Amino acid sequence: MDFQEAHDILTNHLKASGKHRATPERFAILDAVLQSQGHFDAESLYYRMITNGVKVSKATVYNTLEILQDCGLVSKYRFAENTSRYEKAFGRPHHHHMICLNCGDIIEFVNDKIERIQEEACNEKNFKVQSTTIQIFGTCSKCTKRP
Amino acid sequence: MDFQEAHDILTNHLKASGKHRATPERFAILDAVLQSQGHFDAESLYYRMITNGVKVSKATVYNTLEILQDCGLVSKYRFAENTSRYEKAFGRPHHHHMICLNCGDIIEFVNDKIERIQEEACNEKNFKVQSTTIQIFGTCSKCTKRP
DNA sequence: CTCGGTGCAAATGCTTTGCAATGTC
DNA sequence: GACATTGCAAAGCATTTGCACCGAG
Repeated sequence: MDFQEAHDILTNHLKASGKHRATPERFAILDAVLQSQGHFDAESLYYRMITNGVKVSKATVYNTLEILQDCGLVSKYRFAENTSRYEKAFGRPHHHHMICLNCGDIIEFVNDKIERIQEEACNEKNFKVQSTTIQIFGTCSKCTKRP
Repeated sequence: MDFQEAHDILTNHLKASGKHRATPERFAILDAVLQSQGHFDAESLYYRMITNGVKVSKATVYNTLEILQDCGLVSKYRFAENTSRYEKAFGRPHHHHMICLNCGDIIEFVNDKIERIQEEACNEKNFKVQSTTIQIFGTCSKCTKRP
């Protein structure tokens, strides 16, 4: 994980937008995201930062996650619950999710064939893709074994 | 659209559950859903019913939409916004959505190949599928033409 | 007659907002 | 300096809940 490269992406994005400023909070939040594993929500990222002695407000966390999403450093998902989940997208292949409705486990999977078919379908309809999400809800193998 | 058949599905589902009762409100909500076109949210379904002189509470609408989802008569989605969207699923093929980030238009599409590949991917991971959602975000052809 | 369901209204919890203070550019 | 950004705390808003009454089985 190359922090410097991620910082550069954010810096360029902020500059390119014309009226965004490079604040320490934004880079601190990016760092916290880069250190994260798997999926997290805004709240827990906030608490992790506070616990680590980084000063931020929740409002800034939400705001910055939005910006990080805009420049592709973070992906945002909404699974079953009422909370948005995020994950770092930097240095990771595009993937999708199987969500176990029993234990809440999230299994990631990559599939090039689907990717290609989606593209075809969009070309057919002259739809210009920006991002795609596939969510498969069901029961994971662990939960199928032990009821 | 066969109302009777849908009613039967609901009746059986309620009976099968063992402790759900067949109340007039539940069937009234099912009827309102069957009369709907495209996607709607709980609020607008509620207001449509009230306007038509059907007496229900919002709580019951939410509760019943959950039940209708359980028996496959309704599908629930969460697109970009903060509101859950529903659509009737009775007598409709399984399909997915392209969401235009510009005008909010939702384009439905069906693709058997994707369906099959998803199944394969799940078999590989011993994941028992219950439902799948594909969401493609981007710009529709209309919006691409006129900026 | 029993207990699940209904309808309010109030509560919940995630997310956004208003505003004064702050710090980039 | 100008004005975007921050940090609170308060507001918003979709959804859920608590509770007394109602009615299906």
